[in-house]
Amino acid sequence: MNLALRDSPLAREPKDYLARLNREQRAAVEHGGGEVAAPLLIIAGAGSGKTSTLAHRVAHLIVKGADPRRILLMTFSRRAASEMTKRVERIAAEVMGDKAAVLTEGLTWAGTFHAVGARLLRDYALEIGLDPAFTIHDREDSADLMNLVRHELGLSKTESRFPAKGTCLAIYSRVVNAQAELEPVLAKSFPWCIGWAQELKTLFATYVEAKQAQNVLDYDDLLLWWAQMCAEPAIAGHLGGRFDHILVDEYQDTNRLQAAILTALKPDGHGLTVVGDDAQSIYSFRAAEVRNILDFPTLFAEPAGIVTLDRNYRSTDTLLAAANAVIGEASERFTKDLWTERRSSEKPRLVTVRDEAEQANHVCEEVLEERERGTLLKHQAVLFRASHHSGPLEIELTRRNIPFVKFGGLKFLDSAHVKDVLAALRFAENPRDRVAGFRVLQLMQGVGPSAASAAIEAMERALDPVLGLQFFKPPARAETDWPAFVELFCGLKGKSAWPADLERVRLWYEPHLDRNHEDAAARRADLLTLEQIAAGYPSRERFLTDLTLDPPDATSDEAGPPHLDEDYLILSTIHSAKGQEWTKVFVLNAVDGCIPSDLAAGEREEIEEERRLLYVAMTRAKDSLHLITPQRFFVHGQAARGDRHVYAQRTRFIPDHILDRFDRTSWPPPSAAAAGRSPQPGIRVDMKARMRGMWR
DNA sequence: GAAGGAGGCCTTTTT
DNA sequence: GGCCTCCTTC
Repeated sequence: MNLALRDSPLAREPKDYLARLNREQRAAVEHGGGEVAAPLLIIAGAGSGKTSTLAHRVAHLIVKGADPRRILLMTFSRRAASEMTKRVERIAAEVMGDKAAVLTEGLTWAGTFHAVGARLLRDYALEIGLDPAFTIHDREDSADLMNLVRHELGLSKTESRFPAKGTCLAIYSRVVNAQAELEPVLAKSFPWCIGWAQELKTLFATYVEAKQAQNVLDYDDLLLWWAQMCAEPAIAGHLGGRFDHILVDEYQDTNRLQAAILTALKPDGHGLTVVGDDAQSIYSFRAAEVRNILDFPTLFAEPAGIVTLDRNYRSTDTLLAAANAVIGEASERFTKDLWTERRSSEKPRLVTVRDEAEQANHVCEEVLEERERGTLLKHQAVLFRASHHSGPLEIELTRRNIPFVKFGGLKFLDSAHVKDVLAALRFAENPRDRVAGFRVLQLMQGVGPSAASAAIEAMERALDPVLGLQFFKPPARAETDWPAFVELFCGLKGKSAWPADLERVRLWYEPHLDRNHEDAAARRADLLTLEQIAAGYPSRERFLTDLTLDPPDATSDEAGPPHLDEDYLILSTIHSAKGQEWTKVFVLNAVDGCIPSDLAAGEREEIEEERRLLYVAMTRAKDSLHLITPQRFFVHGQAARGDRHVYAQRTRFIPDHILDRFDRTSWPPPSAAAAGRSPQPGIRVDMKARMRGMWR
């Protein structure tokens, strides 16, 4: 490699940048001595310095002369990827000084499987008969297309109800990602759809044809095409030869398709490092396969080296004792208990509150007290199973002017107005993308499904979509809105000016926004935020691709992302909290029905995953952990009963015999209630039930 | 015949 | 709040 610093004085053996690692971490970092070596599996328990170890390993490879451009680093999210590259830069700089920057800048192959797949597919597009201008459908777009196909095939008008679009997509996705046959997938995961196997096959075949005709790929395609491309020996050899080292983080949450890609890239496993923790596997609903990590040691001709990191640097011993007890109840487990030298006298707390409103109050007061003691808001986090569980808390935080940022759940990009604007851009980028065209055309007054289809077909028939559009005669009622759209589309099809294209779309879109939405003002603000985000991307294509694959995952109460210097509380789903840590952590709704979710309370495996979910939540905390159990909580419209309160039990994952690991309290404390802090009398009456009872 | 409004139904986790 | 179906209006 031409960046070799091997012989320069800068590459002098560092004194002791590995000295701060413990024995196991160091073994993981030095495995292979910087050379391309036998496969390596790192079992890294929660808080065991996994990110640091992986970053040190990458830095070590670079220090030892590996070409960073030939290192592929795959993480679970963009956030994890950028965190990792930053750390590698820091460590390399420590060892090599300023020159390290030149090297670490070469570390460009860091990202999610999907993002890396998209990049590689564009690189090899011509070889595999793919138009490199393909656009990528996110989950909703895919569901829309599935729906379109479903209607075309007449499956929406069947005697008994055919599965909904979301279900169809979920089935399709699982078959692809688990590399399984349709029938067993239906039997195991979608038993109520078993009777539709034949129709589903036809549906999926047509769906695949539609994607190809429209030059779009969905999330699953990014992996599937990549895997299929690797099945061609010539391409696989070339592709695998581009990378000397491949490192994969969060390996317990990869699926069979991803494992197939890895083995195709590195059939002998040489240069391959995977890191994960089977106790933290929480993505089986996405076809993640925990066997990937369990079987890794014997996957290759040469057995993999195995390093286990079980010393926890994050949490106190009392906290770990509780977390270990929770995971210890699991029916199957492979990793050992974590241990630590951080002593504490404070056990995690199980706090009983009356209802969700009190839960919100409790969190607010505790958060503020903790801040008085010197803990920044952003070092505190509130975690929950489902995105909507934080609703009452968000209201209370807003009322008290406590700033917060929420991760997970509904995203900025999922809101209708943002999708509208992106659809316009995508349609210009790829006029064959029907889902985008269908959406954007119908924004105009007087244009519905049939006019939109007709226009799209006219564009397809024409030699040039711009001409097709210009000569299309819209329905009479759409005549006022039509010329502006034609002008917009022609402009976007001309030479793309970025980010000016987005502004152009916004100006066209604003009248439609005002007409269609009551809260147009707030939505306009979002679009301005989108323009700010857009300015950070070099081109329209990169913006559309990256935004679909790695959407900004936070939403906040204010318009736009908060400034970095501001302090704000973290709200996050447990899934989105993966890999993170905070000084103080609150877990909302630690009750049966929420954790485990009653939607996942069926099969034993599902229950086990919910248990791991609670374990993941608990092990995010460094010093202090509150699990909150409202005595009753609110559920929406359950089958024919309407909204109602449900009386809740403590989560089954904390049975009586491990209760001694927790301090049990209730809030507000009785004395405070007596002092008048709680205006309610001690009795509770379900008046709604009484009213209903009058008629029964 | 097509567009668009009204009203009923449901709401996990995510690349 | 969004999705789907039904019904009214152009």
